[in-house]
Amino acid sequence: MAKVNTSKERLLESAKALMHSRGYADVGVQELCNHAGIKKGSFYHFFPSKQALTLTTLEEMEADLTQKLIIPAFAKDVPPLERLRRFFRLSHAFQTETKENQGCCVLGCPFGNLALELGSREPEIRQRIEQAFNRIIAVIRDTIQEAKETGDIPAFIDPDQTAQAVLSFQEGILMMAKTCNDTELLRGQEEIALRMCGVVS
Amino acid sequence: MAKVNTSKERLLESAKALMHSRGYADVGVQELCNHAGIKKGSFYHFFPSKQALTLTTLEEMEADLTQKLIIPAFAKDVPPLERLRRFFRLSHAFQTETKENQGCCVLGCPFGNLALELGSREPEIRQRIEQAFNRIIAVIRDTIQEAKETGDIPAFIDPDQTAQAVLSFQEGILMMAKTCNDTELLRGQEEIALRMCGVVS
DNA sequence: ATACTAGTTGACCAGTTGGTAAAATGTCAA
DNA sequence: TTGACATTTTACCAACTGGTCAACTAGTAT
Repeated sequence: MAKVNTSKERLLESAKALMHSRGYADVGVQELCNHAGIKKGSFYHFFPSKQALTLTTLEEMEADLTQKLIIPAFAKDVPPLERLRRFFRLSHAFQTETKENQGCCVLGCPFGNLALELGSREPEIRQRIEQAFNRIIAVIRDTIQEAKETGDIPAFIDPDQTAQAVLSFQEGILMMAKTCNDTELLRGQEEIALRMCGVVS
Repeated sequence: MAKVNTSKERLLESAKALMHSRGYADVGVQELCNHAGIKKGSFYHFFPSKQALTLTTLEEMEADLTQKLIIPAFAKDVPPLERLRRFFRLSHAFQTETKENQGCCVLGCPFGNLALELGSREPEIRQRIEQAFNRIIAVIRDTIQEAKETGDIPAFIDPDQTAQAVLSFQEGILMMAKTCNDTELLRGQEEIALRMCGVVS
């Protein structure tokens, strides 16, 4: 016990990286095992199926996202509108960083990618991603609500519908950046997102 | 010649339907052939590979989209803002219709789905989808430009950037609808899209 | 020492994958 | 009728898929 880097941990790390960059179907159990340096028998000691591994991987991905993006972006050290801006700017930064580090394509959002690949055929995975989205939407909704109270966002804005729209827009531009393989499309989109919230720049 | 329903046509129809609902990897060549009522040998008589079939399928999909959505939505019989509204309302209608007809999940945008599934591993397919997106963006841009001239959209709006954003938003809400398996999320989003364009409703 | 357990291993499985090759059949013009 | 060409069919391939299983190893508590 108390090993620094257990097989299970390495397996989850491999799954996060490989599935983010290449999706679900294109990454086989064997490849996952090779990447993690374990044998296939061990895989099925830790997870009953590839789908189960994916569900756990999604939890890890959500924890990472919360730590690296949600908490920093929505920290209350700046006014609400600035938090929304940071949400978009940080996403842009991560996409650019990932593209350059991995030396490959724009990878986009791991949740969005898997949602569209598996949404119509893996209901459990679909639900987990829906859950992750809903948690982000809740944070955005609270931020919009706060901005309404400070008068930064006009009263007629519906926080729930708008929060949903803001995340949709974020996912949409990430899809566009991936499709065009160009992170520059992400630059400056925060001002348009604020316009969705009724902010007349 | 002049057969009413050639093998190649049936194959493309099958590919459109199956790949839209289940994606690329989950639909095999054999299943495609069964669905179209042909044998696998015939498949490779018409297309050198599954990837080639997909490229042609994307062209068909774009033609369909243009006929069923772009041309009706952006017809010049109504003012520009109303055209943008129709673009969103028609998309909503198609998603609802498809879900009920097929009796299954929300399918989302065929281009968006394939873009995220294959974007990082099939450059040619990625490019074709990028092309399709760009053609739609061009139509939206022209519409925004026209609305600026009629004064419906304020002068400070950048037509190129905003058109890109509007399509991204459309793709984003389609992703969201698919993830939540609920077409109701698509309702009323046209007003938020107009807010992106600087329209103060 | 013993027994229990978590972890690891390699051999194996049936089914499927995209793709090939050649023979058979159908179609049409000269 | 013939020859040329498009189409269809059947049989086949190596590679790979997710998953199983029994045997083995090592640490740990009794």
